[in-house]
Amino acid sequence: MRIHHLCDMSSHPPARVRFAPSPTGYLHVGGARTALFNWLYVRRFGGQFLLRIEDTDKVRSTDESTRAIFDGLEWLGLDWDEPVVYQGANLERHRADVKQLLDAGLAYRDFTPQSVLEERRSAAQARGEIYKYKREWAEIPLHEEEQRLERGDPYVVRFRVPDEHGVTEWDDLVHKRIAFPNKDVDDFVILRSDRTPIYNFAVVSDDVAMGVTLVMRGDDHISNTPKQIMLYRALGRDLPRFAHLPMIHGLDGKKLSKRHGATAVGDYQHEGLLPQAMLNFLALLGWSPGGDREVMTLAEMVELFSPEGLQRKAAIFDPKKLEWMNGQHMSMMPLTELEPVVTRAIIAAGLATGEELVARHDWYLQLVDLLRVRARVVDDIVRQAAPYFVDQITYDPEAVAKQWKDGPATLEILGSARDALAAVTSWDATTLEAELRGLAERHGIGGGKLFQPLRVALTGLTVSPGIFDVLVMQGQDRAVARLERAIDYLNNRNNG
RNA sequence: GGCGCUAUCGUCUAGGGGACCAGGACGGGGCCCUCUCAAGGCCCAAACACGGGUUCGAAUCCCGUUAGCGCUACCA
Repeated sequence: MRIHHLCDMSSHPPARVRFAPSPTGYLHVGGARTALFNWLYVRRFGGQFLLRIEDTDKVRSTDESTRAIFDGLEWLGLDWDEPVVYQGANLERHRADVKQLLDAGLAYRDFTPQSVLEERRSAAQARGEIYKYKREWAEIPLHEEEQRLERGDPYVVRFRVPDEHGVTEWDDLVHKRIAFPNKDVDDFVILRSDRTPIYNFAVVSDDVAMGVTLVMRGDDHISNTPKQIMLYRALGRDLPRFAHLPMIHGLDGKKLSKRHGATAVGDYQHEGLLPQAMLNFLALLGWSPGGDREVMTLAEMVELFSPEGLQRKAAIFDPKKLEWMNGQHMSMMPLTELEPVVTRAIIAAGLATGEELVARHDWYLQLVDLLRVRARVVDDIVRQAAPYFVDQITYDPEAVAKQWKDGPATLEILGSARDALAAVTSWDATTLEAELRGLAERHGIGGGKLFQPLRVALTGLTVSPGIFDVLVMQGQDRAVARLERAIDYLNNRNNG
């Protein structure tokens, strides 16, 4: 038992991990989650979190995408510990590593033209057979190879898969043991005829060079892993540990893509989501701290993280829960942390300038505090905040139709309210409540019958914080002015 | 087709042979609170894919079946 315990402790040593996206689009939520788990591992157990941009596909890679990856990671707060590695800069080492295998006889040149390979493959498919590469070039006579080399015949380099009766296996941190019979893996290409390395080779060469000791990535790479393990061994290098994370799917169970809505981390950033909420939500897609724990700060996730909680099953991305999560974080985070995010949105919406907000800082913080509990995204706060900033509110037609239905009666009650409010000498919630409830009683109506029309007059809307809070936040002058205007509006309507 | 991975409420998940006629959360429905909307509280509906084993006992271990996904490229 005690030994068991010790094993558990030592099974999560510090590690060098990496996140290795290709810069061919934006930062995808799936990628962000992979980055998060790598980052969490290192912050929890020690080590370094590295970033490698796999830009070997020069056609599809763009600087803009690279920028988007940095921006997304920075927004989320997933910082990397060493300078970014660009795979494209390592071409010479990739070639040198291929050369090493060639010299050792662990790889060989294949002079079969690409077109011939393609023909064979499609012919096999047409016959309903499985195409399998035949090792026809594995043992060519030296003189023939030299001859062709001299002639400048194009060739690819293939890895000579060893021990065809053997099995390549590893203990995956999330799947336990996974094994592949060697006979099921073809002699795969490691260097193209244009002398650029194939993905599986570049990854191994780079991971070795970067000293990566734990490879944590999507489980779509499980089938690549035996190839990579063979490459490590052929190169005479120690194996890293592997952890294969489940995929993220859309609501329809299919792989997450653009048609499922926003899949870029940047989209959520611009929609007014909090990075903490995004991180929390993503963490729960494929990981659980055990028990019923759900809402967590990043620091708490670091504390709780363990590969044991990693899930094997693909998860479906549910935007509803993400929104809920964001609401939770908005309500629970320190007001001073939420404030800058809201301020940016308020300024962007043109409701106020930064100077104005600074000038009434306490008032402003109180307003944000009042609004955040009924918001799910930052924009909800902005929308609700308008009546406290603009001079002229607009009346929501539905609110008018519903709460100001009876013109004369509304006029009467709002008139009394205006008089009462104009006369109030102590503008605080307690006084206002006593005043308005008394007024309702004198008119022989329930509070709601007064508060609802009043709400429309003050905000133009049917929903708002409690009416006394609204009054306090607007101040006496503005509140009374709004009532005057509502009364004018109703008079005009009745006459017209 | 071959190989591999996976399989608990609609969704995210807890569960590690007896504490499970399966717990929490989102979403849905209802009630409470209440001046509205949220938030919050309480309640309801809702799952161990199927079939065989192993075992005194299986959501949990094993084997099949089915389904989904991945790899099977001179893509990454």
